Amino acid sequence: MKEVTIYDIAKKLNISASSVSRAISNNTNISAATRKKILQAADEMGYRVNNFARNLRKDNNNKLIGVIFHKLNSQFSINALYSIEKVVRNAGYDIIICHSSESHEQEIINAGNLFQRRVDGLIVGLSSDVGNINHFDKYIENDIPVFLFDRVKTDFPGVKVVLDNFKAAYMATTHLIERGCKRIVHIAGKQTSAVYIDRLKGYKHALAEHGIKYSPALVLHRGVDAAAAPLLAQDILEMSPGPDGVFAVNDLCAVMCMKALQKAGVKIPEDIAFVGFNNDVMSTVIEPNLTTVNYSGEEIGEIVAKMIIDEIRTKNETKSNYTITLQPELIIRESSNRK
Amino acid sequence: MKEVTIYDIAKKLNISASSVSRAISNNTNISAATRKKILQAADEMGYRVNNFARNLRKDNNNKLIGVIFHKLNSQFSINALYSIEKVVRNAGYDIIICHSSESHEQEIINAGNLFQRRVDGLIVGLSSDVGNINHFDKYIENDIPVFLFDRVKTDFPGVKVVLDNFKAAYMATTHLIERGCKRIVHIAGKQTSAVYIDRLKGYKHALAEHGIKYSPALVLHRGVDAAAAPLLAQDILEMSPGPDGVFAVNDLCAVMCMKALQKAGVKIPEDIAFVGFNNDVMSTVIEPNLTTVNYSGEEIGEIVAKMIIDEIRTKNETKSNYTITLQPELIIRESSNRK
DNA sequence: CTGAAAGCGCTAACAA
DNA sequence: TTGTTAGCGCTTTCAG
Repeated sequence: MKEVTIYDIAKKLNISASSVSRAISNNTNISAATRKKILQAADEMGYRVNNFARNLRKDNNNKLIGVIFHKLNSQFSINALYSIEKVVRNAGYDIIICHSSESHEQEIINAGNLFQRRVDGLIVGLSSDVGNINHFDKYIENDIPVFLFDRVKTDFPGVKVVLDNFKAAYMATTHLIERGCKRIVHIAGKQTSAVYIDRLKGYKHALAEHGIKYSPALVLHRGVDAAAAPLLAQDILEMSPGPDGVFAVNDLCAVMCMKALQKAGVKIPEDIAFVGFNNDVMSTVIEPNLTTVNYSGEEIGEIVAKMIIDEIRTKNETKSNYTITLQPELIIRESSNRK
Repeated sequence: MKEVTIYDIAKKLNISASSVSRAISNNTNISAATRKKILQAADEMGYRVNNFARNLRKDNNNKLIGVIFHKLNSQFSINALYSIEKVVRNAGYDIIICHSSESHEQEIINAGNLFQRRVDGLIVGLSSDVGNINHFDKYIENDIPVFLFDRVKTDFPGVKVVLDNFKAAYMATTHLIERGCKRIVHIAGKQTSAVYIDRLKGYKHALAEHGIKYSPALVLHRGVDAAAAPLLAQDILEMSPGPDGVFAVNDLCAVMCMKALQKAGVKIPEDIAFVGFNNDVMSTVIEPNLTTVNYSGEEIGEIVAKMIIDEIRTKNETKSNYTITLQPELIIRESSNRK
């Protein structure tokens, strides 16, 4: 089917294409009468603006935000995406999303791809926050803002939005200590990610501050997904003396691990108290309900989206370079209710 | 910063722009030597193709799939989106997603927006499957495939991918009957959606086929989210005689309702057996584990994405118009283990 | 308030 | 194999 152009409309109405253009793009230099006539004809003829032509003429008007995230199938990511979509759409932008599957290679491909697409801005949750990130250099050279969130690289020269993971882990561990725990297991994440590194640091710091000696044997590196849970539970059961508290880096593995331990006869929180991370829905499904750090994705998604829209709109000469640090909040539930 | 164009490269290398174009777009009519020279210069000069110009010249090459979905923050939608993204990206397309928030108005706006974006295809989970859907007419007129999934309108002239909801509900209800349930509550969804209408029908059909009289009082219309759970539990507790089975249209409300009932002293499955829908992760977190219909989103997302990519690639003259119906599968767990 | 004309960056027919 | 040329649909000066 042949597309209708402004020339078709112009010809039909016996006016110039420029007038049609003015009417279509809400330009002021046109009388209300002709505008109305044009708009009506455009509608009747099934006209749609050709954004390719429009963008070819005047650039930087793509109204498109790219999102690259390391994970797509988790409660956290969907909440973040949900917020980002909402904010960005309200501002009149669309989002185009890419999944990097925790792969640095894929992230580089995605970054190149979205650059070709000429996104006006890029929101990224890094696949890994060690390793170089010069695949964003071309964005910076072209004054396209790149904002990192959740997983960031601290030396990245741009805006970063993060949770204070150190403090969150510190609070979680301190909470367990205050509830009388002395031998606290930490279910750790991959130490290639600052997020997990900071959580381990916060855990250690809380121990040190309360005069508890740090023991590497209590830090478990089996992974943090559902599949790792039975192994983690096994590790915990085999410890002697057994631990009296567990701080896990996410709710999913905390919950699955709790279930495995309960099946083996462990009482929670009496024998072992648990604290998770994220405030996933399932933390309120498990019995006892899981004490956790509130970090569900919605807030951070909303903030990073708002900030980047603001950056795009104000187009200031000087590149923004700052970090927004969200304060963690511990949600205390039954799983740590002892003493 | 000024963009580098093929003319800049041509000038620098003292060749014509068409040669540069040929090299960039992998055209065969060019010698290996010049191609190499051009590609190298392009790289050095920081050239990136201008897709606006390219698409203006030769249309239908946007390599973009639009996705409109009524809900974004649920396990099902994450999984569907995850699969769609994976398939579509493998095929070399990007996806641009829009959330219609269960609003028909928003869906119309999104459809118009993505049409402007000139997506090559549109995947839609309808906000509501009653009401008209002529906001897709312009796609059809322009030969842009629109594929519906999950929530579809049966008279839509195009490809539809659905679960056999009638059969799924029939299986779930029959299972409860076979486990000895006689007074089975159905937690129903909004009857503006064929998905929920069919599930209610399947429920009724199973009752009828097993000689159980249908009672409208056993069908609850309080909503199907976590907030509705306490009300649903209250309704169930106030029934006299009380029910011995519950079939809910999703796992979330089933699980939350189970918890409310357990808190009130109801034993599951001894007093009341439960069957949910979706096979959400939380169905394996709740105790007892929830029997449910496996409909997690991954499979349906993968199918609809594969089909639309295939349709786009083959560009057949005749518009495809068929329905793919997924066979439901009941996952039997402890929550219905009685008799 | 309206029209004429140039040009955004690219591709593809045609010519050499 | 390479170059010349026209034009995709639009916006935007500049004239009137």
